[in-house]
Parts: sequence; structure tokens; C-alpha cells
Amino acid sequence: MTGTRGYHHGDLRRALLAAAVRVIEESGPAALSLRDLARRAGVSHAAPAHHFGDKAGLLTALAAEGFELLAEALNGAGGDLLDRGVAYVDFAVGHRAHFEVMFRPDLYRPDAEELVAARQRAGDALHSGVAALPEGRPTAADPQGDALAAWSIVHGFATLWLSGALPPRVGDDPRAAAREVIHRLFPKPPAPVPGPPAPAAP
Amino acid sequence: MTGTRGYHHGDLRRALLAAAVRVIEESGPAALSLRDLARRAGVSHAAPAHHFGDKAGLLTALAAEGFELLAEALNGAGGDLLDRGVAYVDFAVGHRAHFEVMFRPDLYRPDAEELVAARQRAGDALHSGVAALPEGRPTAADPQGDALAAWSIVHGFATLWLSGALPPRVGDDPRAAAREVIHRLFPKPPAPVPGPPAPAAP
DNA sequence: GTGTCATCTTGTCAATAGCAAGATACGATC
DNA sequence: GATCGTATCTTGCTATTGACAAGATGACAC
Repeated sequence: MTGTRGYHHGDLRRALLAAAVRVIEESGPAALSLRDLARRAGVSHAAPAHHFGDKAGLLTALAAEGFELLAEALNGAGGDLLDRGVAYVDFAVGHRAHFEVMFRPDLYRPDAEELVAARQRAGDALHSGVAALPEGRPTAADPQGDALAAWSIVHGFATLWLSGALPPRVGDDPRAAAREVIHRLFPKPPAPVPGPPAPAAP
Repeated sequence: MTGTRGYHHGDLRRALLAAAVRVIEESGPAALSLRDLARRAGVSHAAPAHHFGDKAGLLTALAAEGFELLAEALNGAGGDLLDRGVAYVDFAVGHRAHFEVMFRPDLYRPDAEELVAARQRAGDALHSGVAALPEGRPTAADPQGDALAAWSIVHGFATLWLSGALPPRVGDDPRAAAREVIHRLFPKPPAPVPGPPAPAAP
């Protein structure tokens, strides 16, 4: 791949995206500089322009890649809504740089073709999970409403987690904390007796 | 206030913050430039530095102002969790610029004194609402868990709304949509008949 | 009136984004 | 194997920005 470091880099596009991920994870998207990325990749300051046009182009590619990765993560998770919710939070924490860019459309070109397609795939993966509510839950009367609520709660939790706004008491395991939060949205029904609504989770 | 346009502006600090809000609402925080704000206020390019030190200083002030406004909005809303949740979303949509900066700590100095105090006030206002769950709901077994779930769902909904990621079918009334979403987290218990869960809202 | 200080200005430097024009190397075609 | 077309990368340039330094201005207390 990058064995020959001659005139041609070999895989500059990928190297720039990887460097961008590192920079964003360390200092946030505001600190991103095309020239810095070029330096890290060992190329001249104008090389990135050929692959991405401008800064927004690079971030568009990064966001599209993020939506692809999210779709994969969701589809790879278990079938029910709880598993997918945890996978959503897990993706956000594990791919912080992608996630932070994806939902900041002022940084890129939201109507770019590649991005629209990738976002569509992620959206499909998100909604397809709603069909399978957690075990024992009755079929939803309003799947789209359930999907919006589920998306909101996992997205909010992930965002708050990433921004460091959550109090320390929440702990340091995002998956476990996410599971508890999602559980409150779709509590298990009282399995044996179909009586009045059970109290909240343990 | 700004009647005299002599050497001294009169209220430059507030004028710069107001201009920053306009710019961020139009083009996002990435497009913010101190020199542009100075031009809009009719002062020299170095004038903002006296009031805020640097760009991060201005955004710190903006974030602190945002947390203050949020605390006011939450305390001014009705007492129960549903009202406060709607107020939270309403604040995010109505003060989009403040909100977008508040939860982007890489843009400012999160440990600035004024900011920590303001954030604390907003946090208190948020949690004090958990004591009063929506009407008829049994006392929560885990108020902090309820608070985290409620914060997550309203924050997520607000963020998704602002980022334009929600599908058109959600409508154009954030308050109404937020109410429905929050309702799913704290559904009213089936008051008259303890039968099967009632169908969702219209 | 005088001194003091907050406020604002001009001037400067380093870094960045973006564009233009040219150099280099890869690969298809003959 | 030689040649040509093209993708890739470089150098050079301009405009803009953030940040700093030093000085000018005016408000206010005394």
C-alpha cells in the first residue's frame, strides 16, 4: 500500500480520512486543518484538494463513511430494539469522530449523493429494528412513533455522553448505562400476570 | 444604549454576543469569525479581544448565557416532567445558537467559573422537575434513572430536530412532537380500566 | 483641571483555505 | 518497449483569520 513513498502516496484519500479521525478525536472538528492533515500524511498542502475539493468535501466523505459504518453496526447487532439501541450508543462512543461530524450538517454538504445514500441505509437499519420490540412486548400500535422515541433516547444519551455533560454517577460503561436508559422506554411487561403496569426497572 | 457612536461603542459586549447568535443561527458555529462580528458591530478587528480575550472566550460567554437562559426556561415551565421536557425542546429550537454551542465543549473553556455556575443552575432546574412526574404516575423508584432517561430523550429529540435529521413526517411543530415522544417514556397509567395498554396518541 | 483606567484603534505576524499552473508517474494503447 | 493521456502531487500565490503589541481616546473620580 504505502510501501513506496515516491511522488505518489498510494492511498492518500484513506490516509487523510484516518488522520482526520485522529485529529477530531483529540481536539474536535473545529481544530481540523487540511494543511495539518497533509503534513501528517507527508504530502504537500494542496494534495488533499485533489481528493476532496475542499474541507467540506473531506467532512462529507467522513460523514458518509460514518453513516455506512453505523448501518453496518446496527445491522450486525441483535434484532430487537434494545440491542440496536445499545449498538447505536456503542457506535457513537467507539466512532466518536464520525459521529460528531455526521450530525453537524453545517460542516459538510448534506445533499451530496454519496452521503444521502449512506444516510438512507443507516435510517433503514434503524427503523427495521423497530419491528422487533424487546421480548414479550406487544406489537406496537405506532411503530414510527416508537422508532422516533427510541432514536431520540439513544441519540440523546450518546450525545450527552460524548459531550461530557453527564454526572460521574452514571459510571464509565456506556453500554450498561445505555441499556438501563433504553429499558425505561420499553420496559418489560409483567410476564406472568397481565395486571396493571409494573414499576420501573430494578 | 448605542445612541452615541463615538469612540466607545457603549454596549459592545452584548452587541458581539447578539451578532454571534445571528451568525451561528444562519451558518453554524464553524462560520463564526471574530473579525466578522467586529465588522457587524462597527468596531475595529481587535475590539472583541478586550471583552472576551479570544474566540473561545466569546463562546464561553455564549454558552454560559445559554445555560442561564435554559435554567430560566425550565424553572418558568410547569412543574411536571412533561412540561419541563417540552420546555427543554422549546429552548433548544428557540435558542438554537446557544444550544449548539452549549453542548460542544471543544469550542469553549468548560471549566470557566461563570460557565460552571450557570451549568449547575441548569442542571438543578432539570433535576428538580423529576420530583414531579406527570399526573397520576406512581412515585419513581429511581429518580436519577428517570432523570437521565428524560434528559436523554428530550436532548436527543432536540438535537435531531436541529440537525435536520428527522423525516418530514414528524411535522413542523417541535412542541407537539416532543410531547408525543416524552409521552412514550412516561405514559399515563390507564386511569379508568386496568386493561391492556391503550393505543398510542393520534 | 488632572490622573487613572477601561475601552477601542492601528499595525503586525503566523497560519489557514482555496485557486492556478506546472511537474511527475502510472497505465493503456500501439 | 515507446508514447500519450490522465490522475496525482507540487510550488506559488492571494485573501482571510486569530492573536498579540503598542498606542490613542474618552469616561469618571477627585
